[in-house]
Amino acid sequence: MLRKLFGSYKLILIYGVSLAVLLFLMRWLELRLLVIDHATELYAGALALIFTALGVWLALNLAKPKTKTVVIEKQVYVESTGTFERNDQVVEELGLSKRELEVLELMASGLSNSEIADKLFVSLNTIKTHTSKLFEKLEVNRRTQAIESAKRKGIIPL
Amino acid sequence: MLRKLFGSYKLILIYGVSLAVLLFLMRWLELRLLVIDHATELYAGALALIFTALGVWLALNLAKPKTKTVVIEKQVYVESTGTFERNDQVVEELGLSKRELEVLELMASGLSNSEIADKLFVSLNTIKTHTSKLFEKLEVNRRTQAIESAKRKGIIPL
DNA sequence: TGCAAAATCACCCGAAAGTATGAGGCTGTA
DNA sequence: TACAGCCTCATACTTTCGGGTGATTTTGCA
Repeated sequence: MLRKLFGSYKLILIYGVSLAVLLFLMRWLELRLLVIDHATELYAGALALIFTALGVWLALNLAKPKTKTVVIEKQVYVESTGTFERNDQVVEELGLSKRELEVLELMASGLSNSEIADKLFVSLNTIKTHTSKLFEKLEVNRRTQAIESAKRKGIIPL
Repeated sequence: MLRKLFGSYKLILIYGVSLAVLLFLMRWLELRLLVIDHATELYAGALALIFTALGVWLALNLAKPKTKTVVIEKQVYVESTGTFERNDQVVEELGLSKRELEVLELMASGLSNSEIADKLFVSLNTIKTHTSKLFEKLEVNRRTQAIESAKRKGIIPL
């Protein structure tokens, strides 16, 4: 029980030492106060306070800090589902726009930025902007990573 | 501060009552033990124990339970069906070397050339050479295409 | 042992990709 | 209508890629 509360012998040792020190202090107080009449109450009060504090400190600092609840939800891939269906849930959460999705798909098919630009009839700069935002939202910094991530998340087919 | 520690007035009340009871007990003990010579140590020891226990109890029951950091690592992927087995036939035909395959895999995982170089303990130039040859053999000219192609051909897992 | 393939590394150069910042136009909604 | 989000485009700059060429060292195998 004691063992369980304190967790280790080291802590018990600390407790013991603390106790010794306090008892010593107590004895000193005792000597001090013995000369004073009706000082017993004060003495006891001081003791009570000190040891209450000690108890609080012990419990707060030495008791096991009830660690708990580490929720790790990890998903794996899904493959071979025949037909692909986008995980709109994820798309929603990431805040990917329609245009960004288009760019992502073309990117995944191996096209360069300028090829994508041509295909979508917009400027290269526009595509660069899209890709940048895409990388931000997917928290990556290269197109290869973006593709990887997007496939794993079910945003684009494997 | 006190408020925060105890959480409510009710608990403070409980504390007060407990204290009163204990003081009463203390006084009783005092009367008991006063007649005994050198009983002060016992008295003080009892006090110490009682109040340490009180402190522990207080801290354990009244203080706000130490909520521990909850790490939620949420990532939603899906199960991968079956294990991947490389199509060695194709690898053979394309004449991909062992090293090239390694590079290809790392490339597919989204690493940059310099990252691959670090991981394989070779120079960036070496990786560039590998990737160049890889692109030749796969008949592509961008890493994204190489990855695409390799996956389609069963050289690397989807 | 000797040769071919593989692996290593270097240098140059141009192209592509990525970063940062700003800005104007369009659209749906509070 | 005003605001927010999206789409568009630009300029400027840095970094990474990819292509081309050449060279040395390892290594597997005949």
